[in-house]
Amino acid sequence: MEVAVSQAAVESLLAYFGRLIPLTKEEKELVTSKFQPRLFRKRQFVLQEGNVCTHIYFVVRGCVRMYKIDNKGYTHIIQFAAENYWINDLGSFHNVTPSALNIDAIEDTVVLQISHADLISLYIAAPKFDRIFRVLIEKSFIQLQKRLLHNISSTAEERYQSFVDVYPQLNNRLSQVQIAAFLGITPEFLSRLRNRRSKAPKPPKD
Amino acid sequence: MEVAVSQAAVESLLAYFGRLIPLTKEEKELVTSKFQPRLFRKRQFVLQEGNVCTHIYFVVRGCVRMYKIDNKGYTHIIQFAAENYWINDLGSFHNVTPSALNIDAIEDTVVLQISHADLISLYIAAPKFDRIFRVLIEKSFIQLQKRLLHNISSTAEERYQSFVDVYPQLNNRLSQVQIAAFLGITPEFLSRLRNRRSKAPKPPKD
DNA sequence: CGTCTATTTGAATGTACTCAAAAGCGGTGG
DNA sequence: CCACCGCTTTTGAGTACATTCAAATAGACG
Repeated sequence: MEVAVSQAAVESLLAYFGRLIPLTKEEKELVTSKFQPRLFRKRQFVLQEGNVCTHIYFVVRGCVRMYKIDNKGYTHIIQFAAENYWINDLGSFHNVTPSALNIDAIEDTVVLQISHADLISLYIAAPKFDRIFRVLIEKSFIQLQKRLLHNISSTAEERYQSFVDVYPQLNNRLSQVQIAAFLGITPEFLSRLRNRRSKAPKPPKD
Repeated sequence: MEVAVSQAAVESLLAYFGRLIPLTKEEKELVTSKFQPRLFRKRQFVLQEGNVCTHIYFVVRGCVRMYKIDNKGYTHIIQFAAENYWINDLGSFHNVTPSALNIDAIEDTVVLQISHADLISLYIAAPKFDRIFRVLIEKSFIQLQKRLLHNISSTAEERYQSFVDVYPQLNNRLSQVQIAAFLGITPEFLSRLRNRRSKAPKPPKD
């Protein structure tokens, strides 16, 4: 039932776009023709350090992460992308340069992918997508700015609380190691934070 | 000599755009008519918390900062903008909602500003600017992502070193308090970092 | 020269990390 | 059904990084 799966995947992307700006029948067909469904198995690379990021990916089902491995071998997660999120290394994609980042699947993941060339041709065929993608990146920018602000102004505990508030689903779905690598703290310390929260909401001084 | 000053201001913006994509004479005139020069004196607000960010600003001369004041009264600087940088609260500007951020001048500053309505009309009159501003925001996004990554993966010392490398001019121009508020550390600690660097490049163990 | 602000320095404290060991938790095979 | 393996999480003790608060010093400006 490959066809059925693909159909369902595209439907979710069409619905996603429709929530931003209503699409005409022609535009929907354009989306269907330009985006290709693809399955990544758990632990499979979507993008590997040193390669050019050739596609933009829309996650239909599952979850991926984008991360950097520093010179000490530690993993730092820049972004998770679960259902209805986009992922791609914009710098590598646009400048067609090798990426310093990795993207891989945390769960079996179905994406819709579009290549650089197909994206350009999509813009030309339907300029509306020019605006759609501008709005998307603006939203991403605003989100990222909020996260940075939070990062320079809050303790690890506040950052974790904020993560739980903003992504309650992910908190259950991801291992502690992943979340710690996203927050920029050690897994051990995250464990302590969690236990602190559950055990002593506000201990009076006896 | 108001006219001369304005003329010089616009020239620097035209040169800036020209470095991205060559402009026709008509497009240059469009820029000249849509962007207005404006002087902000040192300490003057460009945007104040609670107000809508109504313009995008291009800094011709001087330096401004965008920051948030947290609930404990501490200042956290999201971005500096000196010559040939843009500043604006994108979220507030696009959604026409009150901003949680402040922008003010660190030095006497000359900007070129464009209103939301004029920006839209610029896009309509010359679609090329659609692409120009998309590229600009993409670059900003990439920069911001790098900074976030650096923030979650580096010590204060490494972050300061990176700041000095990326913005060598600003390091001399800004007070220690401002730089500390940008890096997310205390001014006292930045003082110690600086002295450490200059005094003991690598002290051997006796 | 005096005032105001910015920077430096010191001592004590708190936040988060490191390293190591123990405990929990599926799976898988005997 | 139990025993063992590999992986994640928890816990402990010691340490390093960064903050707080206070006081001293240094610059900037009228």
